[in-house]
Amino acid sequence: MLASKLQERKDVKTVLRQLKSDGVIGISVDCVIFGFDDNELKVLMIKSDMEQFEGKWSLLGDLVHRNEDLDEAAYRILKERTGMSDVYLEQVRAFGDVIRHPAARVVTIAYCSLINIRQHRLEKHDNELQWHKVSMGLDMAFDHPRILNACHEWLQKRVQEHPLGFSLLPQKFSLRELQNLYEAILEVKLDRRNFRKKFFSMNLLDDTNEYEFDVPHRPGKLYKFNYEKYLSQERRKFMGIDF
Amino acid sequence: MLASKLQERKDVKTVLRQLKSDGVIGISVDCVIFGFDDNELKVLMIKSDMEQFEGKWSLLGDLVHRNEDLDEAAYRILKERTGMSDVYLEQVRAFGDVIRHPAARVVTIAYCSLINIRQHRLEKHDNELQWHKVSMGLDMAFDHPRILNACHEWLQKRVQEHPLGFSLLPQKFSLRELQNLYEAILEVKLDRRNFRKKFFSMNLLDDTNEYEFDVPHRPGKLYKFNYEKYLSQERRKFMGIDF
DNA sequence: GCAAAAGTGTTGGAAATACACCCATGT
DNA sequence: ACATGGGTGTATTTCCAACACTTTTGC
Repeated sequence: MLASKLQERKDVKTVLRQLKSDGVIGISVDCVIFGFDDNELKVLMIKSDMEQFEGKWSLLGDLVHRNEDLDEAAYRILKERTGMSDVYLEQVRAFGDVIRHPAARVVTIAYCSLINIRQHRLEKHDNELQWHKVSMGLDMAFDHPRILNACHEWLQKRVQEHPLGFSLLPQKFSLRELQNLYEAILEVKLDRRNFRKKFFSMNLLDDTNEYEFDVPHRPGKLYKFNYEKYLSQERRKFMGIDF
Repeated sequence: MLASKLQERKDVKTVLRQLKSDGVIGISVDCVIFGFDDNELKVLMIKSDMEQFEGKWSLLGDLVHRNEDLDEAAYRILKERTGMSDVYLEQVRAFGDVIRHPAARVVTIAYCSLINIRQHRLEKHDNELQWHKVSMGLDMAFDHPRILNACHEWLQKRVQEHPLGFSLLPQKFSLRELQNLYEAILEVKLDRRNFRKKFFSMNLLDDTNEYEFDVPHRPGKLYKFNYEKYLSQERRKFMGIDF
């Protein structure tokens, strides 16, 4: 396992060297994998492979293979690095400044992924793979601070127009957990009653008739997200210029 | 001029051949340039250079040079193909399916650009460069239908959260023109009185005290968009989950 | 009984919608 | 005079924001 990892790294370096000498541009994918735990928005990072970035943290990235689509590359990287599949994943945008990679010209496509930290225990720990608070100013390699920031902003927008957030929660969750999630992502405080009203009125949650347990206070009801209900609903029609 | 164009094409093909033989992935930028004329949303297209796509229409694209940022490449392509600069331009996303380019593996980054058709008369007409209705089902090369579609959807969203639309209008415009623009982009009908109320209440328009002329009806007042007013305004705060 | 969070309704204001008539201009 | 779009106001509804007390559980 470790051997194959090292092998892989070597290949990357070889390819990078080749790209550099050819004067050709490389393409990579970087996965920004968000999780939610302890009422904090987290992101998965590894210790950088590159000598120039020794000790710095890096997003999960790799060069795109010639025979795989960008999305496939993103799923592959996710799988290789974390052992996870069946997670939410969406492209955010490309980052392609000339100077962003020290070894060669590499354009990277950033992908956002949302996973449930508890459900998908980390199976691998290569390169000190671990969760970090998004808010904490990590010492990062490349232009990864910028990429992480762009992905966080993307998430803030996206989570308000599409029900992504549930991917970050356990299948059954209390409304308090859901609200904590939104507060963590959006970095705002929300009114509890209005928040509940809002989500109940959207008619997307199924009551499980189960309750929290082992909590040192009155246990809350647990709900499940019903994606079919979401799909079958009329999408809000346009207008209301919003600037 | 024509000679240099041909020269350029040859270079592209050479590079593509090189990329193919190397098994390396190429990077291009495709510009989706929207305009607004005759109350229709238009897009700039050229006749494709590629033999495989003879007779088909193509977005304005080119390989990214090794020493230029992606944004720079987009501005360059715009300038080379249309002679225009100082236009609105923003990255949308990358398209990187394995099979999207017949000659080689090429990942393309799509950019949206908005220009005022009347103000920037087309200075060049290489490859039959011309405006086409977005709604009209053109016979397009590559995966350009998909890219155009994604960019149109991007525009529909973006124009409602940021005042881009003014880039498509003359400096001085009537409210009717503004409304026609939004109706064309969003493909909806809007109520005239509510539309006016909305934009006046946003306090972004300066009254020029001028009027339309040469119109076969009562002339409308002309307004200018005031970007400073926009910047100085409080941006709407979050919340209001919107699914 | 105390701490901690669950659960619940009402009200006022703002914004969105729907809708109809008179006005200014060119022909 | 008439056709065309410019310009305006009001009533209704919907959505959002603000806000306080009672309930259930663990300790």
